[in-house]
Amino acid sequence: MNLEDIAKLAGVSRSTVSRVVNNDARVSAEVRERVTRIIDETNYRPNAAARSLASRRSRIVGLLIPQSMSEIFRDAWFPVMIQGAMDACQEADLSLTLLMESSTEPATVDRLIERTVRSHHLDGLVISTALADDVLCARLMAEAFPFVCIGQDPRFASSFVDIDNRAAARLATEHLIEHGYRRIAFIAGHRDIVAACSRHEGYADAMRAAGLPSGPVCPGEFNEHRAFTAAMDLLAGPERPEAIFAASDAMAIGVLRAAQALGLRVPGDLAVMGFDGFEDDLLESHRLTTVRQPARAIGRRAIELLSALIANPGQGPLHEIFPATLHLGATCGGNHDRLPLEAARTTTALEPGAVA
Amino acid sequence: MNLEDIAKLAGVSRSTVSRVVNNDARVSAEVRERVTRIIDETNYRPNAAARSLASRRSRIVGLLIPQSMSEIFRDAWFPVMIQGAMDACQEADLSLTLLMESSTEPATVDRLIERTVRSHHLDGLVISTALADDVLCARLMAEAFPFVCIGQDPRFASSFVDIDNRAAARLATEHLIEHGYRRIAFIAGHRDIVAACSRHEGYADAMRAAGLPSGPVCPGEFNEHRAFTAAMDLLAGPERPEAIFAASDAMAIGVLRAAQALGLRVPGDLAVMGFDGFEDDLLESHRLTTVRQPARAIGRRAIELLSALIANPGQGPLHEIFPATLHLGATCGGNHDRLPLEAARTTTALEPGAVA
DNA sequence: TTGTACGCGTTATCAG
DNA sequence: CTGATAACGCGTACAA
Repeated sequence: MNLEDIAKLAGVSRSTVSRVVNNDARVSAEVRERVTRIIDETNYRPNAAARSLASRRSRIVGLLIPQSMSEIFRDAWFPVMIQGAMDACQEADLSLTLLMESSTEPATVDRLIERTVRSHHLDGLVISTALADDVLCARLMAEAFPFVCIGQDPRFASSFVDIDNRAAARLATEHLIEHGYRRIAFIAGHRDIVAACSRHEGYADAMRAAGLPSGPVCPGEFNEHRAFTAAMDLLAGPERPEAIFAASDAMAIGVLRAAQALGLRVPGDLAVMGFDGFEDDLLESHRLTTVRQPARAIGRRAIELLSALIANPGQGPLHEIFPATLHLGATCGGNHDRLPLEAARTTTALEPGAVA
Repeated sequence: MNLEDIAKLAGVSRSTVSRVVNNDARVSAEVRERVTRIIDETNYRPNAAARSLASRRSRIVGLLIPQSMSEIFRDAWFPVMIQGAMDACQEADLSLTLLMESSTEPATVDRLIERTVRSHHLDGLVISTALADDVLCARLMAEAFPFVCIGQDPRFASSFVDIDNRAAARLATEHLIEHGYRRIAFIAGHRDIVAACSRHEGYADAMRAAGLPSGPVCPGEFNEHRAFTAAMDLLAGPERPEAIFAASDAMAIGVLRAAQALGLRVPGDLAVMGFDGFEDDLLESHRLTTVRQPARAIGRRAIELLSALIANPGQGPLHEIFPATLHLGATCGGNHDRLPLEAARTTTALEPGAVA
């Protein structure tokens, strides 16, 4: 069954059928209805390849995640973000393919570019810039290939979706300071991850503004186990911190376990602040105070911006900064039940296209 | 740059260039070399859409995971399996796209079939049959569309890759019995998951064969938290079990935490057996005794079988059962250091195509 | 509003 | 081993 067959059955030309299929307005209601009926009856579906060949669009976009699967899924961030991207793709009738390239070696990047960009396999790319990816971004910009980064990389004037990690981390730190904690330690994520550095900067900003010394900073990774170890060291050492701010919720859980292992009470003996806030049952079971970022919305928005880029090739870079919210649990002390802080404690959002 | 251009530059016909690109043997070494050089110089890449249109093959295969992203990644099973599938795709020069359809509603299945099968978007499908999927499998078989299931569903004569969950669970239970444990409880996975049921059957087999009563069985889900709760109930109740066999490693971790919370020593007061064995650091840190299944190899093999199916449409169903191995840690008691049990304690493997 | 004619870049078939 | 030539199924200016 192809366009031609349908056209014959409906007694019209291929063009007309094509217009009906593509919702072109220039078709009379009567003809449209007849053609639609035949299409339904015959169960006709346009051939994807032919469509791509003629339209020069594959309607396939890629989501590049620069880490190994096992690394990725130690945390809910990627799954949730991916879910958002998939939602958006469904709505836009796009196919999403997950690309995984662990390395930034030129050879690997080359292969990726060849397979996806130059063969016109993909219409665009969403890149989760966990690790710094100079080579790839540079190549893509040179090819004028549409792509959107998740997570801002100041070195590139590319489109991106992000939160203001620095402001959010500062917010969280200020919250701890306002609660009277003074020895506040920070357990950081990987140094090569821009977001992790920004969070660290936000922490440092707040500490400096309050005239407090930045506590020991444990370089870690975004996983519970490493955070557990780091927290054990911190809590066993001299000058035990009164509060620990972990760069992710998974890490915060590690801190909580360390406190438990040492018989410390939270928040009595130790306050704990997390960052992420997308695992509801995790938050509920631990009542973790954390900074909530809209992971799903971020994934969704990245696809939406990408669509805009694809539809309008002349378009300049598009940006969007999502707000992050302080989510009050029970791990920082204080009684927040009656304080409507959430609204006030939110970082600023920037609309798409605004310059960040 | 297209075939035509290359042909002109090389002074040959399009056909010849096409043959070079596709590694067709019927090209003289001299011509091949000339064409290859030009291709390299010009950075030419064949257009994927044109290729698909002419060859009637997209070289794209789908991996269908019938759950939400958040559900999927509570466990390492999917990530690792997916990684294996991606490995195989890379080698076979295929693209892998992740499909996620959470429901088995006819409407949803329809949409999936339309978008992928009927539009010739995909050449084939790997289906992770976590939940029973009658509708989809039936439809696919009716359409004679190539697909491979991960996890056997006895109701369908489809191709599949699996382990012998029942035999593996029996093996593990026998191990516990041989260590002298008699009150052995089982914490099961979701009842709708075939693999979970099979593991339960294997447990029951072993208990029955040993003349022991099956302990209380806690229907659970494949996650740590639920297992923790279930274990707390079991361990706090009367007739505290001497051993607990959990249907997955994540669940076993939950059991270990419960034991810890109750001050029970493992394996002194309680033996714990897991199932999965693909998270190395998890195994190492907890020294968990578990049944190891080759998740990555399973994902890889599924793609390989699918390729065979695609290449040879007349082909009947292909099967492969991977062996599962007892991996001895320190949570079941006993000293295994000198016992070369691993080789002996393995379920049987079936080669592809063999009837299971 | 509808139809005509051509182009999209490959693969496949057949003849030489 | 090589080269014409015909599909492959659809989009889209352009004409009617």
